[in-house]
Amino acid sequence: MKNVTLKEAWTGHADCRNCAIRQGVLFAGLSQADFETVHRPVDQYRLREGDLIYREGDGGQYLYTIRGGLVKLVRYLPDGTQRIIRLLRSTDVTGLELMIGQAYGHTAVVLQPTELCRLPVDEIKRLSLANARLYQELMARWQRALGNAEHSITQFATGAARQRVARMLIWLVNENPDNRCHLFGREDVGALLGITTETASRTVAEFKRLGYVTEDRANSFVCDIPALQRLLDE
Amino acid sequence: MKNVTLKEAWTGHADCRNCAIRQGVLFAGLSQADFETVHRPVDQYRLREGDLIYREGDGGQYLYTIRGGLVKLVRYLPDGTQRIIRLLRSTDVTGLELMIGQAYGHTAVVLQPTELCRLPVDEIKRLSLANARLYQELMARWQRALGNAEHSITQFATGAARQRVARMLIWLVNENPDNRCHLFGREDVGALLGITTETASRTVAEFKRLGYVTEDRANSFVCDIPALQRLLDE
DNA sequence: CGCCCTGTTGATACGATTCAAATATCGTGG
DNA sequence: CCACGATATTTGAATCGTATCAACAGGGCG
Repeated sequence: MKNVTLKEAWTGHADCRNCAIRQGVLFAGLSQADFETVHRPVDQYRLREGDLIYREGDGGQYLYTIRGGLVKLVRYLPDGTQRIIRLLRSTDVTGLELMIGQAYGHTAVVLQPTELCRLPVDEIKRLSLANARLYQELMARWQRALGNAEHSITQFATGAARQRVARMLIWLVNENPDNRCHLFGREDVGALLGITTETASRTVAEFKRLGYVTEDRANSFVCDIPALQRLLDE
Repeated sequence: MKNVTLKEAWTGHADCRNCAIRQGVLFAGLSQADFETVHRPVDQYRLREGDLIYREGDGGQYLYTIRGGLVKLVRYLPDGTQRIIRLLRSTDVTGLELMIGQAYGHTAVVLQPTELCRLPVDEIKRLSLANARLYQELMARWQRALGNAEHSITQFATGAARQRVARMLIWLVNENPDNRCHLFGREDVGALLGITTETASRTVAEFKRLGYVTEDRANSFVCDIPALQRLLDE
């Protein structure tokens, strides 16, 4: 988190007991009694596009659980360009590597307005040793992170550029009943899909011309999912 | 594991207390006393190239820890072609998804002669709840699997074909002092790197002509690591 | 011995990158 | 509020790399 914005981004101590998405988050398994033993607060933040959550190599003390929005985990290549390893969205947890004493393995940057909770890793460690349900939740998060990474391999790093863009749009729409999604900058599209910014731009533009997507506001798209799906069977 | 070969592949009940790679394996944290409570045996197997360990979607009861050799985790695409998600080698654990009640997420196939131990998942579950060290080891394995998946993204699915092949060879040599590695079939090379079989073949052949690698036996290569490394800075 | 499977090589077409330029968008200060 | 510069996006043209389709060589095995 940018230190300068930390204060403005802060939206309060989280009331985990009454968390609206509690059944989806890490603390799903914590009883009222367990909460009493949490000594350091869980803080909530609201972040804007471009905000930095943490930096690769930093030895932090916090895990983050995404309440809503979109975050990219990136790694920077020797030549300065970035590669997006995977994306995080609602109920994803990141920073798990701290649990085994490692530094953050990526740089985490906000792609779309995001709300998240910041969890002190030492409390999680302590609680997870005694609480079987939290332990289960942690393993499930790890497995989900793994699934997401594998999704990046099979869906975002495989096939022609057109197919990758189509898979990305389908993923972004994510069962949204109105088939709407918000897209991010073309450079990030390229870094996610392993293609150049120009190819990302060209492909999105082509989809617009073909009517596969309609842009109602800037970077707000309504997608013709069946049409995009058709691209994937070819 | 192919049922037909299960018997021949079996090489005995593992003596975990005296395991040669115990400090590297999952059971590193188990005390003598803990071992006494393991009711189902840990079996050891020696498998040949092409042997099937488990199949995606199967609801198995065993984790596997690789003692030596090389295993591919693959997922089959709608059109029948395969994509290699990641490779497993010594001390890697696979099948962790069983810990949270999921079926195997991939098909696991032996690429090079492999020795592995088969661990009953319910025993691991039970032990890990009481044994903090095993719990730590499990998290570390999960994190390593995640790191391997991310390695597949950044190293094997990024850049030109020549660079991908170079990164693969460097990975296969893996600090081997004599710079030797065994390669697998070109189709698998393609499936790992997201390129066609022909491009895989062409690129390896090109490396041979350029002297970046020398093939002393069939698919046994000695690699000029600095030369390959140089390809990556371009 | 001949067949099948794998690996290699060739020719061509297609797609993505690259380099370059024009256009659009955003934020800032006047 | 507008003008300006900085930044992001789009488009164009040429080049390069990879996929594709096809043919052939070699090795292992029945």
